Amino acid sequence: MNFKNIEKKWQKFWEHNKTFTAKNEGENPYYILVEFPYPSGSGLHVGHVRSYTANDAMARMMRMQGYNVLFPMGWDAFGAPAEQYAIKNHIHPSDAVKENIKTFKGQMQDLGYSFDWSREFSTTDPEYYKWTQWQFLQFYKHGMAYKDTIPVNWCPQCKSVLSNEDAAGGVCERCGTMVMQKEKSQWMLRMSDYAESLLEGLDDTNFAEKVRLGQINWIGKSTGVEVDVDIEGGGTFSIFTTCIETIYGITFFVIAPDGKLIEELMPRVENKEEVEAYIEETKKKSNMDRTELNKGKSGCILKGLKAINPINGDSVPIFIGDFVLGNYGTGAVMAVPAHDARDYEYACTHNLKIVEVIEGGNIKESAFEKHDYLGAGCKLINSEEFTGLTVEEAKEKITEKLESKGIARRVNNYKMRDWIFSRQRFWGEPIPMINCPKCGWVPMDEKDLPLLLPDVAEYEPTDNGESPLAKIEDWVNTTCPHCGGPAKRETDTMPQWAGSSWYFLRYMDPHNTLEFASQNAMNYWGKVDWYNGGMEHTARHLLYARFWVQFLYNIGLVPKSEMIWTRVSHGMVLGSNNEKMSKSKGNVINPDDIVKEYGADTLRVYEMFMGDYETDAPWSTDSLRGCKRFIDKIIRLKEKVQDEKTGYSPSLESLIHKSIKKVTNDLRTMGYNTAVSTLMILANAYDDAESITKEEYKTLLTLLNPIAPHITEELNESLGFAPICESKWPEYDESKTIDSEKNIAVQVNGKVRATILVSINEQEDSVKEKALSEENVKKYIEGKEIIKMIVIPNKIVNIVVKEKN
RNA sequence: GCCCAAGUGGCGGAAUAGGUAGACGCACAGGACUUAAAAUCCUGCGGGUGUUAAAACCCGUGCCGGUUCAAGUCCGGCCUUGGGCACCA
Repeated sequence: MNFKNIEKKWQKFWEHNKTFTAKNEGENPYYILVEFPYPSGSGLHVGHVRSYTANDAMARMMRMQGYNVLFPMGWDAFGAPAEQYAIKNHIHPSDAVKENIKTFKGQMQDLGYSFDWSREFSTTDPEYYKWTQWQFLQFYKHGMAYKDTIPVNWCPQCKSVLSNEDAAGGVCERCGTMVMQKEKSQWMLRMSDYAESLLEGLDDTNFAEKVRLGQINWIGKSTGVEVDVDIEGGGTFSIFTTCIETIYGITFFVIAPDGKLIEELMPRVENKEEVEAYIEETKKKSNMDRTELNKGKSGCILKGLKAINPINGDSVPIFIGDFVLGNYGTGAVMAVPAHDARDYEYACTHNLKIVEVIEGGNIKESAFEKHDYLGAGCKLINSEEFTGLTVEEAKEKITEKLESKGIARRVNNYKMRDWIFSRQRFWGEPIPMINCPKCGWVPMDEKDLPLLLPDVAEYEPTDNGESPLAKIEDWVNTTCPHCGGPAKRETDTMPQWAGSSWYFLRYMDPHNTLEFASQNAMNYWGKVDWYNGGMEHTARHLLYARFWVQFLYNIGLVPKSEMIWTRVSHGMVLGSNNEKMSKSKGNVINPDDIVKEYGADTLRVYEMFMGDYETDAPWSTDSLRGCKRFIDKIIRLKEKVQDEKTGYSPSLESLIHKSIKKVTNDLRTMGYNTAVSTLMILANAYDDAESITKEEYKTLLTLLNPIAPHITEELNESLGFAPICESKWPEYDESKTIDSEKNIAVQVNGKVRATILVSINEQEDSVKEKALSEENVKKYIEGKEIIKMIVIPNKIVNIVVKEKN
């Protein structure tokens, strides 16, 4: 049998018959989504094959079960790699993307995935990014988008702004130069406004636990108190702490070198030169290498300034140090070196006083780390009227006292920041904003969208870190939509995360020219029922997408505040050496080669069989060959089919019903590896039988079809049956999955000494009698006293004995 | 440092609710068919004691302890390996 011809034949059949085209109507809608890929130049990875096959199998089964399944595919094609590739090869990024999409799509079709290709789109299609731009304008119009000057990664050698990924390790990825921080005006989205709502929204989802925790950690909520601190001789600043109970232990304050506070205080600082030099130094450090360069906690004192401890009026020195971040909390901290590891380190470096205020909670003398004393029920010392209270009591009482004086507030802080939404790149969605000298920033008129990327020859970054778009004058220069005077377009583009933040909504209604998706379509499909992707996207992409949806919900444009119900993540396919596949390690497997040599079905079966779906698994070509043998066995079984018999034969009936139950359940719960082994067991049983019936064979083929769709359709057709993809999923009879008798173990003191054959739900007395009459059991209980006999119906018998005295 | 996940044969991995650990597959070994090879089929396959062969027995799910008639599974404490976050006050 020539698997290549068979595969092509059925792929054409499905395409021609529009077998997998979903309609926005009918009963039981079910939306299975797998992350759309970035169409890179290197083509599909065997890792893609693993997750696409798994979700394809689920989609195929559920269609046969009568669900209206939406299983779409598209392309996340904006971003730096396409731009780099275009620069290198002197072609337009859109041409490069077109080429790569063609390759990817061809590979996917060769593997027989049941995607609804009628809904395909790329984030780079103007018909799509028109709506990404339109949604940006909604953010802007609702006060959720703003411009701010913030530090970005800057490579002085390449004269270019780098993303955090490109600046990993504090070094420019391209030239190896140390990356600097440079202030730049950027578009921002007010995502931090949604911190609490993104946390609460998790209750309306069914994410895997590790995904949920990833979201919670990224949002990084901490509850504490913000306290006003007076400066001697006038002025005030605020600090944020989660450990207000240690307030009597303050021996100094530290403020951030990159915040506004130091600017305000600067005129009063006596050692200006030292402080300014330090500020300059920290600017040169990238956020990445700050950790390394700063083991000893750098910084210096602010001479001429003293703060007043708000609880007891103590006069306390103020320091500057870059372990305090300007953009978290208030940009200033109270330092309690006795009970905080970082404060302790700083105090040691700068020779500062340490005052203990929690009994037994000293950093230096005990194993206590920050906050460890909380659970220990420790008591306060050296804290005036609060001495003797437990940490928990003191937290409340001290907060109340400061609140009553009007100098403290209970607040929540979040690690999650606003979303930096600008990229100084060519290959992204242009931000549809216009800067007018008279009117300021003005949004483009919605009817003028999409704002197309200009068709030009050069995409190299400019010398001053502006987007390449800045050079294209006839694109940049425009008129103000407000006053009609001359104005300039924004030349930054959107990040790659933008297009992927709402693509799952567009699949519901991909050809709509009036709206990004109609309310009808979104109401019909509802939430994405099942969203599969890589672990690397469970924090950021998922958070961005949820934020986007919550915003659209709040302005009444989507029906639910969470549009994704279940999120699961797949394990990676590793190289045969158990390491991540990479060209440099020479352990890359190209799926095309495998499809050519072994066929798509074999590759699909192997990737489902290789191990637990959510766990990483190494590639093994030997194991793949085993799956090829399994397919060959399925083909050979056809010779055993006898026309004269019908239905299920008595000897196979029970196993068939059990197999249907197991496979059906496994394909819904990601037990793909055990689904395959169940089918191997069934095939082995068929192989051992004298002959099999047509129905028996058809059932096996149907159960295997979601995983190996081509060969099963072919064999099924050769028996004269209607196509499997147009058939019903097999049903099982629960009563036939239950055996009438069973071998169970008999233990004496927990050790198996015999097995006995019992009928299902056999009387306990009868089971006991059988157990006690076993020769080997007798041997172990002879001369001993039986204390008790445990009989677990249909499972096990345990006889507990002891020596007679 | 913090958070999460995982440690089971030579290998990938099974084991509903605590109930015969090692399903299924790979690799390997022996045999059948064949002039030969491939393919296919049969047998064995955690370690050990034992036996002509069996039977039978002992030890085994990273380590130490606990709960239980019974622990890969539950609890406490370690060790190791992956992954994520990383000066977040």
